[in-house]
Amino acid sequence: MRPSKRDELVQKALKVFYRNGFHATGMDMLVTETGVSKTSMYNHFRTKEDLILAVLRLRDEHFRNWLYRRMEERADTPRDQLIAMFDALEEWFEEPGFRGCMFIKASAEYQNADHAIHIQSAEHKRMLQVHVGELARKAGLKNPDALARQLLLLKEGAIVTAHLQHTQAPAQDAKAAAIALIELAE
Amino acid sequence: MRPSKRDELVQKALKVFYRNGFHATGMDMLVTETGVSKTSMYNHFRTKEDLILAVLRLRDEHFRNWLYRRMEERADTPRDQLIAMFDALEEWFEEPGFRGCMFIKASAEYQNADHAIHIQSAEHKRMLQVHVGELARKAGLKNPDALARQLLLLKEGAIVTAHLQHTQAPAQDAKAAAIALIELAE
DNA sequence: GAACAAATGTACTGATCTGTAAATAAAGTC
DNA sequence: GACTTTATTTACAGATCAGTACATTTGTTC
Repeated sequence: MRPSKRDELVQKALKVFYRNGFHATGMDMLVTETGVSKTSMYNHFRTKEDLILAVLRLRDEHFRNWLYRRMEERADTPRDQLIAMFDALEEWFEEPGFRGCMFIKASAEYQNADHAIHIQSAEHKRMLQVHVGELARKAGLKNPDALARQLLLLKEGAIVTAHLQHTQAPAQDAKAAAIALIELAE
Repeated sequence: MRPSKRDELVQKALKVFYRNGFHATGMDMLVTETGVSKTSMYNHFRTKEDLILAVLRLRDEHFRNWLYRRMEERADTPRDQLIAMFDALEEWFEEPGFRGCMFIKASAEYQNADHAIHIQSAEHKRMLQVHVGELARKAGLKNPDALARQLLLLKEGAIVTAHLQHTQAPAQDAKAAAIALIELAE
């Protein structure tokens, strides 16, 4: 398997879109920022939208892999892994290039419910819900799916707030709330 | 006081920006959708950015007035008003034109920390925090400011999730979590 | 080295972007 | 009725938008 120009393009495009937004990033900017020629881009992706969808697929893979791995590295039991999710979030918020959640931003720019980009963003959140729900079930907590939804509300709220106010503090606020909710479900 | 074309323009522009996004909405679209001539627009607002800032000011005024009023109408005590916030949110989510939080979307499209649009969006959230913190204090709850931050994380998470998944369910998930957190702080 | 695929540079299309110019039409105020 | 303000229409400037055409170069495989 070659790492291929295509993958390279998607990786670099991800960075530009994440930093600069979707509508605000033109194909010409991608040409200069990625070093990939425009003809090559349109050879790999029929439209800008197709490229964005590929970028979101990569982001989904990277982000979920990273989050799940950090949760496992930080804690042994499912219960503690749920709590560790918020410490992982804090790590993310502290990164210099942190700019919020790419899927929230994608759905903010492509609002229509039946738009492919919107649908794919929702799918990312759905997979998180499944995983966190599984953990809550393994931890033997009451109403695991409802608890997972609540923990993810805290997560989304923390991401949005950390981005808006440029502070990692929401991670610990969310963690404290999460601990309280988990203890009530034991 | 004249209601003036200017106010009319801002009101109508709000609807178009909210429905369609900021970058995706061109000044020409605003001309056709608002019926206000382009020359008039640029007579009232030097740039598109100035118009957006005026739109956000109006949105901030409308939204906070509406939310605070609904919380007071739905409950008598500060404690119950905090809980009623999530019922008010559910009302909002059920509206046909619901498209998420305008300030989250604005900060998603104008990401730079020192951008006027980003700053103004953050200010909206800060004022909500002050108000909710005051309510928690009046309710005699422990750590009122920390509790307010947690309740607002639930609120932001619920808004984002309701928009992404096209369901009002997150309002009740958030409400249940909020009740638990409030009871722990009594 | 021939053959083929992949990537390139350059130049272009037609549409749309923000913002402006100029001349005109309503409107109320003195 | 003259004057000022506000809004209008129409046309435009210059940049940028997504996407394409075409001829050329690079790299791999046989």
